[in-house]
Amino acid sequence: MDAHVDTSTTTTTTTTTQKNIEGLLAKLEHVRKENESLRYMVEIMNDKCNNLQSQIRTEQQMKYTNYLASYYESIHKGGRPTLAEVPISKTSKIYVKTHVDDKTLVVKDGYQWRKYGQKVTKDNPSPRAYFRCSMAPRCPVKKKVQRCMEDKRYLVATYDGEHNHDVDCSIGRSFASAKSSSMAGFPSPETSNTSRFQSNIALDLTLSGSSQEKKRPSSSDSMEDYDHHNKKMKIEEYVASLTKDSSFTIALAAAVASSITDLPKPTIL
DNA sequence: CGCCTTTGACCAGCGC
DNA sequence: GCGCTGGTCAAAGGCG
Repeated sequence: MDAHVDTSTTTTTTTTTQKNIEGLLAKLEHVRKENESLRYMVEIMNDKCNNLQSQIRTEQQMKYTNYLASYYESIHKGGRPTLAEVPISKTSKIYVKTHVDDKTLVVKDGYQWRKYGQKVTKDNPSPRAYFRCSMAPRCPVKKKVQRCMEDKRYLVATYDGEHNHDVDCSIGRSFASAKSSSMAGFPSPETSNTSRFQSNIALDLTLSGSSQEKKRPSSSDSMEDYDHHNKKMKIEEYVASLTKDSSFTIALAAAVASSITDLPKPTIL
């Protein structure tokens, strides 16, 4: 009698365990499928992201070509080109995501800047800060940084001119001073991981100029192979972190919108 | 001591 | 000419 009860109990337990295993397997399968579809979606997102980037690139080049065309047409006609017709290829804008409470107006782009003024402008209650490259007057680049009026989480940095030197010339001092100056609140590369630092940069639209990339010496010029390899790795890491960063995708969408209307779309941001 | 930021003053361009 | 506005200058003070 007891043996019978034991067998039935064992059978019931076995059946329950089997059901549990089946349930877990089903769940596992479900998660696996979900994971697969998510991976697929990420791939699609990456593709779309790349497409958007090349679209922006093409659009910026088109804009510049049009500027040049109208500029030279004016000259050809014998007239003086108006200010709007003069090529403005060396001006670019980037949007940088920061904390909304951050008042420092600091955009970390690897270069060392010296602030020379701050103003409250008519169209935006947030003050605009004026910076010039610390290598001035050797390097004539200037930038203006102002909080985006539509979305206060973003800083708008407007660059004017091209750097005639490498980032590395000033990066050491830049980061050293960043530790001590008013940049508190921003992670410094020495104290935090690079991806966090990098993901702060929403999008670089310096496509028409792309001066910084062009000006950098190639590996065969002056850099050791090791350095080159390191830089390449860092760039790849950067690209990977950007494509994984959802805020980057959002900012990219905003940048596409702004490239058409010249203003970021707050609804998208 | 050198380099930086802050900030009020100054200047130039533009519209009325 | 005047006032407004954006951009720049430069003296003062802070920081390591």
